[in-house]
Amino acid sequence: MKKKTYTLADLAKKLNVSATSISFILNGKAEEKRISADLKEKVLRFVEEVNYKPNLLARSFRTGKTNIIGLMVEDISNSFFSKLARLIEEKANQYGYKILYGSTGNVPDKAKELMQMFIDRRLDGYIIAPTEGIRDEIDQLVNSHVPLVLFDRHYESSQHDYVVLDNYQCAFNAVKHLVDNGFKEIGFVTINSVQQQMQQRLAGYQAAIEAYGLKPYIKLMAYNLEDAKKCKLIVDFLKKSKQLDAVFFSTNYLSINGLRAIKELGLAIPKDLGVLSFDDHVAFELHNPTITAIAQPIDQMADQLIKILLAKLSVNEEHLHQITLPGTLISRNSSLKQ
Amino acid sequence: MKKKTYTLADLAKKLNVSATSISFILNGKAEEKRISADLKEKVLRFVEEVNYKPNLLARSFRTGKTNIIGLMVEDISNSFFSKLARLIEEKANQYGYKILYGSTGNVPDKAKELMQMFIDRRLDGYIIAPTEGIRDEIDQLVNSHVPLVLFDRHYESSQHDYVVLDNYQCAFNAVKHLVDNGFKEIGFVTINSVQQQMQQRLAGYQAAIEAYGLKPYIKLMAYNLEDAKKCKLIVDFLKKSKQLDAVFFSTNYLSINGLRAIKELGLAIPKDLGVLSFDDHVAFELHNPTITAIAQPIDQMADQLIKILLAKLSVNEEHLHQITLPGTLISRNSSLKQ
DNA sequence: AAGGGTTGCTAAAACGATTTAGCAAACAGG
DNA sequence: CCTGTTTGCTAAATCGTTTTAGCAACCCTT
Repeated sequence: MKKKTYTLADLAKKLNVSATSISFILNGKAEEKRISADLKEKVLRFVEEVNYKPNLLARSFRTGKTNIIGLMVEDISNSFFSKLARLIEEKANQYGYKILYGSTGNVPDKAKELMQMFIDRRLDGYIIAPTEGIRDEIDQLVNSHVPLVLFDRHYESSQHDYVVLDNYQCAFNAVKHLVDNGFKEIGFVTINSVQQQMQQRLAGYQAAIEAYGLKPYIKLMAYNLEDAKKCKLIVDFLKKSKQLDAVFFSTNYLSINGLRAIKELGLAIPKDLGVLSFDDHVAFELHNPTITAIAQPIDQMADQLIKILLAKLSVNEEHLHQITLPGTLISRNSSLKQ
Repeated sequence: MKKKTYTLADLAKKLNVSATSISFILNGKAEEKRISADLKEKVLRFVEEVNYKPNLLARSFRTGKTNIIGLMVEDISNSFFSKLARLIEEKANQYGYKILYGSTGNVPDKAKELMQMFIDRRLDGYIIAPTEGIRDEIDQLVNSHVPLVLFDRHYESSQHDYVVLDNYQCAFNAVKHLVDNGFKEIGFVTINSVQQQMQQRLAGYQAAIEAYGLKPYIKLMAYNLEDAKKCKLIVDFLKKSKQLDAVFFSTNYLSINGLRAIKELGLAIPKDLGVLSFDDHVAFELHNPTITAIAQPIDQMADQLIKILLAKLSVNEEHLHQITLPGTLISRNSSLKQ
């Protein structure tokens, strides 16, 4: 039952053929390198027979190509990222690429460490949701012409490829939607972060509040708090701001904790409080009442990301792709006054 | 700005020291190999100065160690798997391992392909939720003494390490819980699968139904249907089985579609129909009423998986670990008759 | 029959680390 | 002073591919 693992040299000896020829044949360069059809067939048959599999470590070492794409997300257990991961994985697989992933948890040191690992391993390309503090590593990659696409957020005024949501417009529209439905005192619960997407969401909220002559109510909190703590902070915020007639949460995990908080306070949605979530979640559709949300076009994002990356991987395209996709406001009951 | 990437040979030349010595020093074998403290310091300083990073491809090729663990799940976008993935990733990182992942979508060919890829890449270890039809590949790994732990399901009567849930007992307890709460006509909606965990859940349901002298109502459906189709099938099933006073769903995604179906039919939970889900989900806690579920001990699973794998990776332990963990029934309102 | 082109193949170098085997100098013991 | 051991280091082999450079044989063409 002990199966021998053949090397090219083994095959060469057995077949009385040079390793070179076998390599050419296996890499589809038979005609190009003028290997006779006879030899080609002989080699292929034997390779099939002994089930020879080239050592990919050796191949990667020699060619410098790993056929691995590094995927750095904020948190693979967040449904937004895991759904995107699934789609990216699928498409990458179709082109022979595998995915090495890592979650940053929005911790710059962790992100830095991950980036360095990726770089050390000389992966073929990268799809990255950057945190603060890793701009140097990103630039290092860009400068060394390694295919790289950022997503979810990017660095302003930089020459990186990216695919992001139009966070500003989405947030603006969310507030508009609430206003159109009769809400006037609209709070915003968000993460205290300098990341571009969060800044844009905040800016969109603020712009809309100003445009409609409303008063802003903003609750910032740290990202790395436990759910229970986030829930507690939202409870406090809602208690302190009795005048609010609607809340807009800037991410799905904030909305989820917000719903917990609202339940705890015994508030009726949307009678006592309208609710709108940035980022959709299966729980929002099942909730009673259903929760209005801004859905990100995850499919399109995955499509664009992989398309851009593959273009850079195959033809080493240098053209800059900076794509901003529109979101979709899915109007459900939580934002419709009765 | 063009940064040279150094090789060991470059360093050796610059420092007038052999590559051997540098290698020894960088791998912490300075004393063992009797390198003088002077030389060690000189080398370390220079390495630091030019920020030398060894080429991990070369190292992996030479040592045969990749420091990568292959993680094969059913679907990374399912919260059970993505949460587990996050925990595994975290612990693996602590020990210097990275994760290469793949989703099978329960498609044997896809699983086979993934396994082959993993094997070809000579990863250091594997954590795998196997599908049907890849027993040969699994055995191939086991026979070649590559560290491997299965999870979520395993092959009966086999010499593999695994960490699974006590699916049978959990399913039995779920039915018992419903019976204890006054339900008598309990349906079971599950996936038509020969996979061990699904068989056990079904067996647990059947055993309990028999133990309590009840009538079984079983709805089987294919895994690879769209959500809408699954929902439709559940609607049909519920329509056809008016006598049911409770339904037990065998996975979280079935429960979610079940809740959609129940909403569509306008049934009140638990008055018209009690509901219990195998596998918890954040949506169940937020749902109104809250949905009773069997929670898998994801933390413990991740702990055990990585503990077993690391033991095999470091000391090449041969002892067989076959762990069955208990689940927790989280009693919520959907299973309490009013 | 000489020169040039094509055909069919291969030897050897290369990738960049780790590891084995061993050399020269210094030291110690009698 | 000679022998044997320890100290401190290194040359060269090695991992298994891919790729470069080129050789020998054959076929034309004139």
